[in-house]
Amino acid sequence: MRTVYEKADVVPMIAEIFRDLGYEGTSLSRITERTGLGKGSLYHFFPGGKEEMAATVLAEVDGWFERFVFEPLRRDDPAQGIATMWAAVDDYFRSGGRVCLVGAFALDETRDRFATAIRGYFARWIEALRDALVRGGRDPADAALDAEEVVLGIQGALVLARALGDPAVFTRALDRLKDRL
Amino acid sequence: MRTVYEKADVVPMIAEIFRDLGYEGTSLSRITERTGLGKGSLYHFFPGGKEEMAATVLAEVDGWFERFVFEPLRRDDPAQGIATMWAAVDDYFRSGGRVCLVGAFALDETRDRFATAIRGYFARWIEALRDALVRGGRDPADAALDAEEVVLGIQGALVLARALGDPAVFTRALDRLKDRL
DNA sequence: CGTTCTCTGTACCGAACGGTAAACTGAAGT
DNA sequence: ACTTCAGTTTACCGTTCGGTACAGAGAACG
Repeated sequence: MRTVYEKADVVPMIAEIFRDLGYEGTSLSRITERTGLGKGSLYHFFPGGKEEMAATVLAEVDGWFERFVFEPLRRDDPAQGIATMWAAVDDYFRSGGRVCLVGAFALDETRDRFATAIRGYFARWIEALRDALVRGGRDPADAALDAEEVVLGIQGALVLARALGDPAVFTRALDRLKDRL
Repeated sequence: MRTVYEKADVVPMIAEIFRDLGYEGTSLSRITERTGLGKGSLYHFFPGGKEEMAATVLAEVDGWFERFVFEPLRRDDPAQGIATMWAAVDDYFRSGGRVCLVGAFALDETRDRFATAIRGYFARWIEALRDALVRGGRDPADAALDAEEVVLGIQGALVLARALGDPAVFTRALDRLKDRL
């Protein structure tokens, strides 16, 4: 029996592993056991090894947010774009049951390895949200602070929800942030 | 030449390593090179190995917050206790230049290993702050949400400050939270 | 059929991992 | 002086790490 994968099937599985275990906690053997792929296949898809796997995963996460969060914020009318963002965020983070890969990578020395990808993700999120708020009539200086506060609040809510083992913390925080905008 | 340490000198050094590298990223060899202690000394102080080192470090961080944040919140008059908290937090996290060990441990599977310590740290913080707010006259239901929001906001600010490489994010967030209470 | 190309399985490498054992050093206690 | 004991040093253990090499499987195409 021989199961054949394509790279596109593999990336989300690996993403979930990095999300659960962090960069250093993720070993090739954990990846092989959770994906069913041998090292040969893994290195066929990712010649750069573990670092390329993580970089690809980061790019995929970034792509998802770009398409379902940042772009709607830029393109749609402000209220609509922001509503899309709330729904997408709640969905993506499974209402607090899932953690942010990019945020997790940011906390330890893994950040240095992927600094530009990590910075870019958050910077574009904040910028897109700020611009939407400004287009919606908010004072530019306030909008910048509000956007920062929303993104930071989401990250903090994920940390706290997981620390307390209580996803409801995330839902509550999201509601509060929603009300404030 | 023979340098002799006491355990009390060693714990803060190890704490800083775990903070920088995370649990999985911290190896005994990194600890020996950054502390100057050989494995023998390390295992003399911590017979339980790496896990006991991390547990000790968590307990020390918890002790610090208990003494300089949670206790003042419970003991002092509310406004004073909260003021002490802001100063201690800003000081401890080096105005955004340092990350929260407990929050970092919470994000990956390391949380499972130290679940009760991690949950306890955040639960006691939120509880102490909530009670101080109630004693200060805030409606109990609002106080609970506000306390949660403050602790979560601090964690999020640390994540975002480090992700963007900009400690000012932390300072700004702290000011905002301060104003809101 | 034969070739080509993508993907897989397995065996292997040196290095680093967490951890152990035991001999040693030096100061304090008697 | 002799013991005791906290702390150090060094060598070593088995395992796992990330990474490599390479033969083989199987569909696609001529």
